[in-house]
Amino acid sequence: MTPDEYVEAVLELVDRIPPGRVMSYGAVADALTERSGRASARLVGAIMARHGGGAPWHRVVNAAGALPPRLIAQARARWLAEGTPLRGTGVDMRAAAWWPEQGM
DNA sequence: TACATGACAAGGC
DNA sequence: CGCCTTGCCATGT
Repeated sequence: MTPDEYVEAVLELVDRIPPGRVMSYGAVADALTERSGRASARLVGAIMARHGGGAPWHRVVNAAGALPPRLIAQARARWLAEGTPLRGTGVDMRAAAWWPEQGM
């Protein structure tokens, strides 16, 4: 799998996350590992940083349900607009976490 | 080759 | 909640 295809696989998966739900970086990495063999949360983060612009990036959060300070304002607005379950400053992972098998 | 850097994660305190 | 240490893996010096 070439790097470009890998990037595409990440973005494709992110695109399938339903509104109001989220996946953690680690979950994206795990789901992709079953398909492409290699992944890591850091790698997914790096890809989102470079190529996340055209995808629903606010549906990918860290394990705590949060995002870095630079993105939190935009993300909160979109979470509210989609009715994403929130808790404190971030997403309620217990209620909002999504996995490809279940939500389709 | 070696080291530093990230939209990260898990475990200890 | 927080902070710190390890482990992780592609990218860039």
